[in-house]
Formats: sequence, C-alpha cells, structure tokens
Amino acid sequence: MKETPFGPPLIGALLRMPWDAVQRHMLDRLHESGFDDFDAAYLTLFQYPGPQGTRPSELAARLRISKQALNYLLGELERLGYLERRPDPDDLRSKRIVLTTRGVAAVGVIRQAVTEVEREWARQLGPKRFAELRALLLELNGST
Amino acid sequence: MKETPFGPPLIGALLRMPWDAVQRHMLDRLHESGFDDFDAAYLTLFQYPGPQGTRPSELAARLRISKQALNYLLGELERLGYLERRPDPDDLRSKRIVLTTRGVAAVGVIRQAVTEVEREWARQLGPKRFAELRALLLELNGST
DNA sequence: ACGATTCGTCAAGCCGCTTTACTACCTTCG
DNA sequence: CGAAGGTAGTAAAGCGGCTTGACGAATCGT
Repeated sequence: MKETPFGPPLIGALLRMPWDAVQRHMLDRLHESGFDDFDAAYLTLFQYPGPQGTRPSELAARLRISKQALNYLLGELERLGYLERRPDPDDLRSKRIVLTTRGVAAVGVIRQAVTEVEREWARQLGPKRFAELRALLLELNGST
Repeated sequence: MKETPFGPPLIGALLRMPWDAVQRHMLDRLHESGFDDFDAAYLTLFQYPGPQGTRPSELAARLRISKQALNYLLGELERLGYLERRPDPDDLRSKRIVLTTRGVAAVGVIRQAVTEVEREWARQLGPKRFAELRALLLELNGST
C-alpha cells in the first residue's frame, strides 16, 4: 500500500478526477474525428446545454466569463466554421448563436465520447450502481 | 416546465457542475479567510493530494502541465509565502516543495470549505444517499 | 569513463481573459 | 411623445498562465 498521510480524498477531488478524464476523452475523440483544430478552451463554450440559439450576453453570464472573452472565442469558432452569429430579429442589438453543420457534428462527437465513458463506467460499477450514481448526481444538480 | 430539446445532461455535465460549485466555494472561503491573494489558478497546484514534499517535475507531470508552467506558479506562491523550494538532499539537481505555515493554513481552509459542501449535500440527499454517492465516486476513481 | 537522460531554469511568444471605454438600440416614464 | 437610463455587442490595451525551445548541472546506465 501507498503512504497517504493526507486523509481520504474529499468530494472535490472525487468529482474533479473523473470530470478531467471525461474532458480528455472528449478532446481525444474530437481530434481523432477530424476536428483537430478544436482547442480545449472551446469545450467551455459547448458546455451543456450548449450555445445553440443563445445570445452572447446570456451565454457569457452562464459561463461566468466576460462578454468580451466569450466574443473572442465566438470569433475563433466562427472563423473555424463551427458556428455563426446571426442578428436577432426581435432585438436589433442582439445576436443569436447558430451552430453550423460542422458545429452540430462536433457536438455529436462530444456527446458520443461522453457516452463511451458512461458505458465504460457502467461496466466497471455494474449497470445498476452506475444508474444510481447518475441519479444521485442528477438530484444534486437539480436542486442547485 | 422548461423546454430542453437537448436531451438529459450526460455524466460529463453532471460531474462538472458540482465540481465547479466546490471550486467556487473553496475560493470564496479562502478570500474570506484572509487569503485574498490566493488566485484561482493556484487551486490547480493544491489539487489532491497536494504538493507537499513532491519534486517540481513530478508535480508538473501529475498536473499535466509543463515544468516551466509549474515553475512559474511555484515562484508566485513562494513570493506570496505559501511554500518554499528546498534543495533535495538525495539529488543535487532536484528540489522539494515544502509548504509554509501559511500554506498549511490555506490547505486547511480549502479542506474545510469542501467539508462544508459535503455537509450541505449530505443534508440535501440524506446522509445515507450521500455516503452512497461518495462510495461510488471513490470506486470510480480507485480503479482508474 | 562517458554518452544519454533527467532536473530545474531562462527566454520568447501565444492565447484566453479582464478592464475600460464606446456606440447602437431598447425601455421607461415624465 | 421625448429625454434618461439601462442593456447588447464591440474595440483596444494589457496581463497572466501557459507553451515550446534551448541550456548548464547532476545523475544514471553500460
């Protein structure tokens, strides 16, 4: 056994480590699938439930970054052909983020990658216990 | 009910959102406790099981950042009085990271903050179901 | 003994982010 | 109405955490 004079990992580390693993798998799959220009930073922007149809200001608030920071990322992703900024018909000040075909495809790869991790973990814990884990996390997030 | 044409959140989002909450609480408590010079970036460095006694190269590998990036952070944290880089008696090339009193105190605040979140979640889910969640996450991490 | 590897560090540069400041548009309410 | 204040997006400047590349010093392998 290894010496661990630190005490057991708390819930922080227990959440962080598998989340990191998921993130790495998402990026790997994206790069393998031809989206090799997809940078790690862009994952932030695609966080559930994704940017589709939202206004930049709204999304920036959700991601807790400045509008300018988001705008920079949007510029990059627009340049790479993942999304477009279209004028909002209801408000001439606003824009709406719309995913391109390529963007939708990337989201598909991301979701697929997470699903793969889910399958692996379901195998590891057993389907019933994994479903339990999922339900507990869902409840934790639902009431926040 | 709100429209969600995205499907349910996958395990990625379910892990990320509470982890983000924990991280924010850690930073808030640090700032409230007088460690207001403690930047969000430094949390990375204190990730479980922490830097105490490790060599810079080893820690950089664990955190998956370059030795130079870590060295920069170590410089900042040393300047702020959270840790020191001492020569390694066993290898003249190496150094060992040693937390100062202030550094140990900060770790205490961090762990305390996480414990507070655990209590809140235990209240929310019930102690038994929270213990289940914890056990499942532990198993998930253990076999990785 | 000596070439290959590893440790920490210096230097240059990139990129994602913040703050400040601004224009265009919307809203509210006298 | 029309002026006042608020909100959406953008531009510009600058910073900080990160990368890659290069390097001497110490250690390891044969």
